[in-house]
Amino acid sequence: MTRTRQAVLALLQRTRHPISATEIFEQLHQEKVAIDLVTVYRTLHVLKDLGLVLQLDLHQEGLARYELKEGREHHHHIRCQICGQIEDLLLCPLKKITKLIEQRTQFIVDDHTLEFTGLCPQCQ
Amino acid sequence: MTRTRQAVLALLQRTRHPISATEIFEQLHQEKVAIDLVTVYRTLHVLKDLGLVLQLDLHQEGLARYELKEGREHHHHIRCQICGQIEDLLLCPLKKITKLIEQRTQFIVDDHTLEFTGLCPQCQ
DNA sequence: TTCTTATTGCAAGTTTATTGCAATTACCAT
DNA sequence: ATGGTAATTGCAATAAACTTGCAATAAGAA
Ligand SMILES: [Mn+2]
Ligand SMILES: [Mn+2]
Ligand SMILES: [Zn+2]
Ligand SMILES: [Zn+2]
Repeated sequence: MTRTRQAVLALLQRTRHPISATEIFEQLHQEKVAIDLVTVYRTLHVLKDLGLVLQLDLHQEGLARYELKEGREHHHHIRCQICGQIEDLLLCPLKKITKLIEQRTQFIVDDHTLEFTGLCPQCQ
Repeated sequence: MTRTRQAVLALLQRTRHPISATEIFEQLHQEKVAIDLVTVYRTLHVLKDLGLVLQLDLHQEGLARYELKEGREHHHHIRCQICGQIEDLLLCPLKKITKLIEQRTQFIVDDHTLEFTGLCPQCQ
């Protein structure tokens, strides 16, 4: 754990919303932390492998976002189509349906992704 | 509707699985249809705007796939993590949960994406 | 046919992310 | 502390998917 990696981890800790590599890079530079964008990518990769960070690939965004895992349970997200705000949905309605899908398709289901989009209260 | 566009549409009609722009390009070239990759992208854009084609952005694929809309209802997909096979799931378990999410978050929910991944019968 | 507009191909550009490699840094044993 | 070794970093180049500018071509209407 170098100070560079700790800076990225600390930023993720104080950031409430899922953040992209470029946003981490820009934020750290504003805070006078010299770090290359490549290093941000590599650090995120490491943190992901360590199980400290989750990577989110939200629909239609074309970039990856990251959030601290930190004991958080499996959950999903909702994103405002106007302002881009992303909020946690601390629920998963898919446990029962997964079994139905396994029966119907004969697949073994490993994982799923679920995401809602809409208008947040401020943008309505 | 030029013959180029009809060739893309016809390929989508005879293809059973969601297909990417590059795959369309390569398949048409094998069939001796001269078409630029840029034209494939622009054609898919047009067909999407006409409501004839659906764009899918499956998780972790990093590319868009397209399928004929053709009266098909709203549905979701399951993809095999080994062979990449994609199968339709002709169901949507999210109608009720959407109302719950609107109540909890005060968002107006416009849309959702849902995708399952796992192992298909052949790859198990 | 002729005129006008839409479509196409080629080249170049964007964006997000990855890779090669040499320079630097951190860490461990002495 | 010091030196050696391996991990980490920055820079430059590369990759992959997709988009844009623009001139050439093709389609469709009069
Ligand atoms: Mn979250
Ligand atoms: Mn489908
Ligand atoms: Zn879930
Ligand atoms: Zn649905």
